[in-house]
Amino acid sequence: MKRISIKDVAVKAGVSIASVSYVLNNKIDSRIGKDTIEKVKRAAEELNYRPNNIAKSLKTQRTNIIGLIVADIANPYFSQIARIIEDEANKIGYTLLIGSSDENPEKFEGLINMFCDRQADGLIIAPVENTEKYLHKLQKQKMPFVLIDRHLPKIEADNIQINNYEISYDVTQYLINNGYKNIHLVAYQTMLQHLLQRTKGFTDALEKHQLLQNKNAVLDIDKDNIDQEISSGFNHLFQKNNLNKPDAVFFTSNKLAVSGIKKLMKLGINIPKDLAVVAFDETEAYELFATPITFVRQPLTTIGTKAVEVLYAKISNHTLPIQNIILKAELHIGQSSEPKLN
Amino acid sequence: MKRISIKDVAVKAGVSIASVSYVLNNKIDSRIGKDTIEKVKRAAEELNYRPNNIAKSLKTQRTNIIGLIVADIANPYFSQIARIIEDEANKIGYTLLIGSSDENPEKFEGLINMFCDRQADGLIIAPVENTEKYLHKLQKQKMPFVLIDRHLPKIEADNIQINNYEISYDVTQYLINNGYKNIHLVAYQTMLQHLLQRTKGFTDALEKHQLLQNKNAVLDIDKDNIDQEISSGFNHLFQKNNLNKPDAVFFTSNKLAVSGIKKLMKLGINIPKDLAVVAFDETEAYELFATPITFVRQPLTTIGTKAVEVLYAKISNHTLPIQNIILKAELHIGQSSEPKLN
DNA sequence: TTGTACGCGTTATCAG
DNA sequence: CTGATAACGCGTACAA
Repeated sequence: MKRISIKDVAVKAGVSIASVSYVLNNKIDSRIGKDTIEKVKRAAEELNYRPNNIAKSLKTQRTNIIGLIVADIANPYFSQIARIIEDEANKIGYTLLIGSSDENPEKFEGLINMFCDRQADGLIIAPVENTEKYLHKLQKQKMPFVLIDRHLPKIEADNIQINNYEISYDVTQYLINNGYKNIHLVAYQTMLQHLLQRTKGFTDALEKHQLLQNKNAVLDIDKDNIDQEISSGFNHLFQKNNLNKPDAVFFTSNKLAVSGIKKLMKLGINIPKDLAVVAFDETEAYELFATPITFVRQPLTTIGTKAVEVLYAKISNHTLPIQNIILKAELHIGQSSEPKLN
Repeated sequence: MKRISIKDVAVKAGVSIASVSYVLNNKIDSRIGKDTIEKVKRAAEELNYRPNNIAKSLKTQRTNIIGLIVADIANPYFSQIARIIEDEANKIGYTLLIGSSDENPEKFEGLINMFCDRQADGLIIAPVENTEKYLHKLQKQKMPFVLIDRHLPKIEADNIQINNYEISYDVTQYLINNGYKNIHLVAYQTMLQHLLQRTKGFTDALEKHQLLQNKNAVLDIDKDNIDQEISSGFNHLFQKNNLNKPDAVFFTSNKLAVSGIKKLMKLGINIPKDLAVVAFDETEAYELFATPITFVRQPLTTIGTKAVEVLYAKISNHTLPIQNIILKAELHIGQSSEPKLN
């Protein structure tokens, strides 16, 4: 019941190990006779031979493994992307290894090391803050990788992103066009570029219309304390004696949106009558909310397929120039942001 | 810039390859001198040596890889479990490889083969219908595995499940106690045992109270057509001239529940005034619904930790007896199933 | 402590 | 032109 090795096949077929290897890898540039090919194929078939990937990897220095680092595979945004990447990777004969960083640089480093130790052929990475040095290390050891979702300004690498600034600007513009004048943003307290761009797009749009009355239009939330901070932030914003309550809120992520909408429900705020709501990213949670939520939809499928495509190209040819792909997100309009009455 | 091998360390330390191997694996049963140990450790440190897992695996026949097969990693139920298993596996030095079967036997077989080819040390599997032969094959080649979420009746193997029958019986009993008399079940059209048990628990509870008026109390939905079938089923159940409309619905999965609740919203049915609702499995979607949903919560963390624990034990000792662990799910009571008025 | 066979394919080189 | 031989990738663990 032990594994069948190439040697067993060679013996059974009555040929050399090398011939078996050539036949089974289709490296038969008219070098091997037809009868040999037949014998080898039959023997392999009968013995139900499966090549030992480990031995093959040891020799070829390729594992056909792609590593994926996300913040958290339990987050629907990442699990959906993971699923797409899994399928794409399988299509081209690769296996996907997934790791969750929890936005924690130490865990991130651990994952990088793990993938290097396992000798992944390439990595798809949603990078964490303050991890530039680990990415530089990857570059030094010529490990191909492509960044998704985000990028780090000091890193020159292939990456797939969306037009964070523009879509955020457009969303804000859209709310303004719909008559909203006191729009607030709920964002993460972070230095991650893609999130800062969402904030910038928002404030730039407000400024253009001279609607940036106070710098408190942006609520920065600690990612480790979402529920509490949103709760207290909203308590403050929507307290009775606040004469200048927001008339619209824009959440920059699905987690923020879910937490925020829950709080709004508790506060008994009617959407969109009392308050318009727009969210970033899709989640099935929006579908059960009484008012269909307007949200920014990222092209997840394209992100996943492009990531694999670019990575695969880089694996095949390390000298390829860096690609910086920016995909367009689209605004899916629901009723939570209908034109303001009065 | 090439990889540092054990040989490089040996040369730098001025000792043999064997010594390096012993030192770095802490197999120093007073066999190696202190100075040698020091020299080796310093050399390894300075060269930043990382052992080659592939070479190690080739020799030891162990990969420290655990494979996980789920129906779909994009489904929150599985992505949450995957996350827990990932963390548990990492704790004991294992890496997790994830594959999605889409409930498709061919894909399932492909994943099994892939994991075998990659020589995973063990597998955690949510098995698909009609895949008994592949599992038997695993047993024949002595690949350790543990089944989760479901089990196949003809397979004798370690498995972790929940008390599907009892919890389903209890939920139904609970609805009856709350005054509901025309309770319907929305289930999958399937032969999967764990789902059949949910249905059986439901019908048994109804029968006990002589409430199983018609065999139409169970709506069997094709998993590939959820939205359409629920939609037409509900259209039929809730049509105006139906004099015997349901007063309660129990969904046996989160996907069914989300789809069903969306349809109920469209139909303008008030929950729980017109209809009580209970769902299986947790999802953040329930939280944005106007009425907090009563649902069955599975002990995901325990499922994940137990799965890894049992698998690890089996990997360490193949002769261990089979474990059949049944965990208790609990009913999380919201307002969607409040005692019936009148 | 160390030399070395071994795990199992791949591929350059050599022989027929 | 066809097929075999053997070095190699890199650790592990037994024999010496």
